[in-house]
Amino acid sequence: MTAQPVKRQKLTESVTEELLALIRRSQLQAGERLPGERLMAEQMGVSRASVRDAIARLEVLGHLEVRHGDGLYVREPSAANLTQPFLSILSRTPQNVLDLLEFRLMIEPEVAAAAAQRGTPEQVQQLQVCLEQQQQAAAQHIKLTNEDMQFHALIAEMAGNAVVVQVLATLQHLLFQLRDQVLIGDQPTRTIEEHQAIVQAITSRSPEAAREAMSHHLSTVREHALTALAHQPASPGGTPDA
Amino acid sequence: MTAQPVKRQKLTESVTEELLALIRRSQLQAGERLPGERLMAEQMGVSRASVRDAIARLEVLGHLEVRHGDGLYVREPSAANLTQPFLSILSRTPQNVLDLLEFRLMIEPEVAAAAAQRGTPEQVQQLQVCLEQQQQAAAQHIKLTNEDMQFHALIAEMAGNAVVVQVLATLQHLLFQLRDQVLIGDQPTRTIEEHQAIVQAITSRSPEAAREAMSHHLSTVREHALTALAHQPASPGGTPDA
DNA sequence: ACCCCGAAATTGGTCTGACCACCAGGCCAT
DNA sequence: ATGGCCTGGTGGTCAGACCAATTTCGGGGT
Repeated sequence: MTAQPVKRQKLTESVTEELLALIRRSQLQAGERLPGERLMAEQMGVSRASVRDAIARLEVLGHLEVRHGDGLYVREPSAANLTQPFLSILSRTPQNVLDLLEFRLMIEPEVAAAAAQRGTPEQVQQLQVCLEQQQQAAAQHIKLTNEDMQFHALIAEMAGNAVVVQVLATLQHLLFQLRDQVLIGDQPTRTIEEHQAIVQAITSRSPEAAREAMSHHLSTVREHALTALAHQPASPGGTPDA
Repeated sequence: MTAQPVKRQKLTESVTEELLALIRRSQLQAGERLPGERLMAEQMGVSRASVRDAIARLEVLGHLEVRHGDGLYVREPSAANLTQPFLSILSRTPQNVLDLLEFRLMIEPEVAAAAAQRGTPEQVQQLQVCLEQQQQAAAQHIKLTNEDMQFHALIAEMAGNAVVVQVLATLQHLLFQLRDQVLIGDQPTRTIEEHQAIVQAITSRSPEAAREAMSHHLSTVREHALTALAHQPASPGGTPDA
């Protein structure tokens, strides 16, 4: 016979759960302030150290924001909290950037197709506005990194799938952090042309065209990164082999 | 003039970085033990509380494992550390399970296609072994959850893309956690048939057939979940509306 | 009346030292 | 050889004090 191991509950865990429950129970929205550490410790009948431990963990998970001298504030965990852990996991692979781009090449065409089918008229208009902003930025020779991120995020939202939105947001942040290492240069004209094709396909509600346009776009991005990496194969933090 | 606000580094942060640096510097592999809290506190010239704070954060991030009464052990962060944060992010959406399945429906066919192209002969054989284990488990009327997870994880590995592996592993864990809420029943016979078709397509190195087989498989899974949810639309933890 | 500055209050951050809970390994009795 | 017990070392919790950052608010100058 096999006995079940008894689950041990550390005090810190209890406090963590109680803290989360407190947030939900109090209907606390993001940005609102929590009672101070000392008060909560007294109310829960535990020491301040235990409360601080729980707070630290919840801060890492993105549920809380701690402001020295001010107080504790509720936060909504977002994809930003996933990028650092994810980066740690992938850190031992020098291949990350290319894998990242290939992953996007796998998923985003499908996402674009879904967006063409499900996007609301308002979202389509937003997409067009975003495209115009890109054109303006390019005219002023401004790097359109932010606009580019917003563009893809918008399409993800149009697909109407929460998992798609969060996963792509995480990867987007990741790519943003890694962009310094690989110096993915801008190709403003080309990028905007391809974006334009995507917008057109989505506007005309053609899933196939959207899939094709997105696939083509990410292929060129990937090609561009490939040649860029070939010229500068430095891998800071990785294994520096000759 | 605009002065740069000095980047205030809390002691805890410094200790966290120092701790990570210590792990890397010492070439510590997963499973090895770190010096005790008191010793490290003394060596770094800080109090035990600060060290403990840093340890707690690194534990959340999956870099450390703390064993009460034993010591600190190094861990390699894995996808398992991402599932809880991800769950928090998606927790406010009762739609999660279906979105999750749809996401897999979007990405895994492409992954299967890549696996058919890149998988090594050894991996193909492992896949066949895994399939046999499923058949044996089904013959004994054992739930083949683990085998199913391993099956998809194997295919993800065959695609040779680290991002694919980690993202799918995270979602797999997530689905596993949510399965209690939705009671995704087994359809052992049907599942195995579809798995068999996938294996056959990959074995014959046909990306198109693999894509199609995987797409078909996940479609039926999704259909099954849809009908299951229709019969039991309870959403524990969500908004309990009548 | 308005603005600026500094003291006071509040809150998180760190330190100290003590004690409790737990685990591994050795020792002893069986 | 087995099982129980003791012990040293480890993490977990506690209490109280003090440091550091921020906000608040009142007093003084304009």
